[in-house]
Amino acid sequence: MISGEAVKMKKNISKIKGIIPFPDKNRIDFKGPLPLYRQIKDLILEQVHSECWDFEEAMPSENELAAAFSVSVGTIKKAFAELVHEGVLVRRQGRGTFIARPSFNRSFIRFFRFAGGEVTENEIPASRVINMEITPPTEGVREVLRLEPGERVIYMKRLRLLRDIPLALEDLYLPEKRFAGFEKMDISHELLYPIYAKDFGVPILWADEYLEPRQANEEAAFHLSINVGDPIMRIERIAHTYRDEPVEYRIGLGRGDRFRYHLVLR
Amino acid sequence: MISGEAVKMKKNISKIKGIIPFPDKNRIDFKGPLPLYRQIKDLILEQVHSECWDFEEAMPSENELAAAFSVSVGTIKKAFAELVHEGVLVRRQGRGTFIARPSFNRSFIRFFRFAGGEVTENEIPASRVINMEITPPTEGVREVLRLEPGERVIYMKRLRLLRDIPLALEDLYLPEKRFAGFEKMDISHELLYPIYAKDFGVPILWADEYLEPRQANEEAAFHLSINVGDPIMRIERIAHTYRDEPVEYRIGLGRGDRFRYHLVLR
DNA sequence: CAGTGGTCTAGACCACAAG
DNA sequence: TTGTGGTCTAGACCACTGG
Repeated sequence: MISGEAVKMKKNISKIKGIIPFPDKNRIDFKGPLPLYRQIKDLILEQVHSECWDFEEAMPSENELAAAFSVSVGTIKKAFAELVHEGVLVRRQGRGTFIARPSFNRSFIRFFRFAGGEVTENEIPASRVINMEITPPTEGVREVLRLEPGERVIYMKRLRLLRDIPLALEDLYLPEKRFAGFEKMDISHELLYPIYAKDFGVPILWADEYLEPRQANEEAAFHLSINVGDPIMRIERIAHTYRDEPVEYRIGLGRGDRFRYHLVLR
Repeated sequence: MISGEAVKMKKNISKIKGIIPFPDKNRIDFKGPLPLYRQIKDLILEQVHSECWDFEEAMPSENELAAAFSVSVGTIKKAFAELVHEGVLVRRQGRGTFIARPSFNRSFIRFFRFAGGEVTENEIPASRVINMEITPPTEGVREVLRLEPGERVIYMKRLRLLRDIPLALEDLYLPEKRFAGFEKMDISHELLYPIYAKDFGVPILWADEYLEPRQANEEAAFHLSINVGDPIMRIERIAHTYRDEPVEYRIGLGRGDRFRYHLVLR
């Protein structure tokens, strides 16, 4: 499933093992206007986001941190509580406090519906790779991914299918720097975001998405088995990792007759 | 702007004024497995959602509630804190705790872009009402709005424009029961959700939205000044108020060349 | 069993708003 | 000045986990 090259890449990722080191106690300002729990929260957040921690990594306990910072346990509790609310940490009674598994549970598939109208969940869409190459980026891609001059991208064109029915045609751009070796992997039956996280240490934390109605051009019509001019949904996505850095750019063209995008506004 | 009829409706809305009454102290179970702060939170939530409170309504203070429930102030703080996180309450230092203004800041307009690509914010789109009538609902509308047999709906078809450019054609359905008098109002330069809240006591709290790419039919093409077959975005929205009750159903058809839907996935 | 987080108390002191 | 919420402390007791 993963080539030898890719496995080697995986080992090169520097993950800090064991317990997360204590933040620097001396950086706490007891007299300033910023509350203690806020300062402590920021210090922890800085540590968590500055490195590629393994998910499920253990934090020091409440008592340890309280002692280290010379504050009350309640103050640590409050800092932790906010980080839990923000999805950064997870607390488990009797066990400890851990770094939350970055979850991004928008599977591409949940936006599709089938003829009957039923939404298909839990089904893994298959991918048929049409093109995969390493290439200099176009100006637009360079800007979106904030690439240095000379940096190249891994470019993939693939068709996504469910039950052998083509659903969407996708162009995908990844910075070569972060994803070297990706082009040699077999991703035909895998979801990409778990691969980014597991094999390249790049969890996807959030994404911008732009939707526009369009009509199929010749290429899209051919691959999606529809007619030129049929309605399609153009989905542009910019996915981000730690520090809001963009790491993936995709442009999908979804079959209009099978596409239904559902969202909840709050 | 508002007809006499509509003003009369407004006065009929029963809003509880002054300070929110204390929840029933006797409903607290000090021995059960459910934490005290959780029980108190649920009681408050029940009160807030059961009636049409004015926004900005004052809650009893921490000390008063702590005394009323015979619990510590910290317990009340924790209950309040969670409700603040959920957007139900707002706390203001030195003043008190208040019911949060139900905010639903998705203005229709923010999803459009203009030729240059600039997004237009803060501009109020105009409406041109094409049809407005009170009618028995179709089966589909009846189901979506969960209407009793015999209940009628206010049906409106309108064109939405920005800078005199038609952007979207909209069908809108409201239950006559809640919105009696709406059909006599002039809504050509107003946003609807503030009207629902202010004049009918029905704040919109959240909405389901479904997007599909389509091609313009004759009617849409005519009103949107495009050609039959041009791409359009079909936007179906079901808007909800307290207790997740659906109170508005709209089906919009947006001009494809001016429509760009942006969302952030987390 | 020892150690973890979860709940709860009863205080203290502060910053802020309003009369 | 009074009352509000915001922060912080130093405890207590509990429920859960793991060895």
